[in-house]
Amino acid sequence: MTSDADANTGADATADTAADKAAPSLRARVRAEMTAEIKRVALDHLAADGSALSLRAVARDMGMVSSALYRYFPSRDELLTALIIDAYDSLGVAAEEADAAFSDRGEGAGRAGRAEPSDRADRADRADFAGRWLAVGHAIRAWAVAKPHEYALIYGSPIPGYTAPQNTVPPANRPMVVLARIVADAQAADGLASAANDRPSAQLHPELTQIADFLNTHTDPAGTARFLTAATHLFGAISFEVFGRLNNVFTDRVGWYDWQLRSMTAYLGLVHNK
Amino acid sequence: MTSDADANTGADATADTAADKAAPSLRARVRAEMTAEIKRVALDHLAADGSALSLRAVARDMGMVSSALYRYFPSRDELLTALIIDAYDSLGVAAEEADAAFSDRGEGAGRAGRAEPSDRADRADRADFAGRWLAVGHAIRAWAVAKPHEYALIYGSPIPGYTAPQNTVPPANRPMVVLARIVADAQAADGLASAANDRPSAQLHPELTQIADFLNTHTDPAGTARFLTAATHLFGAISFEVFGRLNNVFTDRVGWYDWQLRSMTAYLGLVHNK
DNA sequence: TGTACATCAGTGAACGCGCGTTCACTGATGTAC
DNA sequence: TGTACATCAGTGAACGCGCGTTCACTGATGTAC
Repeated sequence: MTSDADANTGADATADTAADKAAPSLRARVRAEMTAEIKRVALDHLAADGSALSLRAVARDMGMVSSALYRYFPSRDELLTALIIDAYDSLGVAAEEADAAFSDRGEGAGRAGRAEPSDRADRADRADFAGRWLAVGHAIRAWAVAKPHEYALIYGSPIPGYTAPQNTVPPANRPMVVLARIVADAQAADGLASAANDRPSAQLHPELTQIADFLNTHTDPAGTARFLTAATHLFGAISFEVFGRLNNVFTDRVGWYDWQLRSMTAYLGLVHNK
Repeated sequence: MTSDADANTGADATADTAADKAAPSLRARVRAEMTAEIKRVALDHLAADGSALSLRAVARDMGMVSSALYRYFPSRDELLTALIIDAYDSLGVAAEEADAAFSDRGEGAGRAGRAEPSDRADRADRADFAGRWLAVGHAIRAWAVAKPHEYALIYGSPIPGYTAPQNTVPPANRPMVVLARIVADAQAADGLASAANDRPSAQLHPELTQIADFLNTHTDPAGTARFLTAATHLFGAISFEVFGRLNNVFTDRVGWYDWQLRSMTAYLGLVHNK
């Protein structure tokens, strides 16, 4: 439907003829740069003017006429969607990198064949489940605090008159997948030792299992329920901070958030295991 | 500064002369009704058009000219503030009523002198701390689900170009005070039995104590920290649901929320005690 | 290597709509003597 | 009980600004033969 990807697709088809200039044509590269620039300027506007996104304002800032933007995005809502997807991806990467900083030894031959011993001796163990939850939690918060308007875009109140299309769903899951993985690994390793005695009702089981499948973990329903509760708290805590509910309440925001995360890892039954 | 309250104040002064028609003059009563009607129509618009509040749209719906609204609210932002305060108060009342359904026996001579035995035999005991948390939690959620746009107004992303004035703070605390009271009562009664062993750092103590004072409880820092964490989760869970993050995930929203609440009362160390 | 044609980015004007706020005004309601 | 004056609600026009989207157009870049 949209013609955005056509240039790239076409470029791929002619890639073998142009050896020097790599795959994409000049036009395609300029187009990609322009598209990125539009998104960048749009984000600047979100940050500056509050959260109303205006095509005309973006065009003005780029020294173009507003109608020119329609060469890149078929409508304002499509631009919004692009920003939302980028935000989810950016947050997802931050979360994934924080978790990836924990090395692989102790796990089975997981990733590719590159099983050579870690080059950084101080790399934390992947079996330090509580440490991983803390690291990922802090990474998510740091991202949100650094980009509060992008955070509001994806975790704030729905935008009037806009409904996110289905293709926002996979990126939206990335941060959740990272958190879910930690709990799943913990359960696989030691069964989530101090599991609470509150088991979800049988009625909730099918959907909890479905969620675990969807996030590509194999945590049991009770573990999934506790994981979702802890994740709900995590984003709730960040929303409280980013949306201003901690103003004049806590000065040491990181310290307070850190305490909450630690408290919730205890709730989850995650243990340190170095 | 604002002239809104003047009519009422003036009416009070002449209250003793008019016996039949009570205190407020006709004009004052009509004015109060109009003010209420404007707020009602404004809320309808929030619910219908998404969350952009427009004075002109409100005026249109009331069959008035837009400038007429300036007789009632000096600006759009003041109307917004009024809506926000009303929303907090409405939610506060819902929370307070849910907690008040638990009778007083077992407590010291708390409320006024009306200590006659409860007329409803099935009234739950105030010492059922877990039950109270559940009841208040469900009341808050029910309010939010019934009025999602009002919920978004007070717990959603900040409104671009608007900053809430200080007089929104006391109403904003009403729901928190109700929740805090439960934990404080529990701690006074049995010291929060299954308290976690994670104590907040000394650095957080002053602010935690300050919060407890502000909410008029005397919970210790560890109890306050756990209470705030549970409250953060509670509003996080409601936000997830109201902002659409549970779509295509859970069908039994009440059941899922209920499980989370129960799980968090265990985290809090609240016990049933009938 | 050069010409002819297709693709595409960006322009500028316009459509049709929205908004908050100010201002001088008309009439009705309330108040003081 | 009646008159004179003050208060207040609501009007209608206007100011000055914003917005998303469409459309016919000009030129430049790319492509095929």
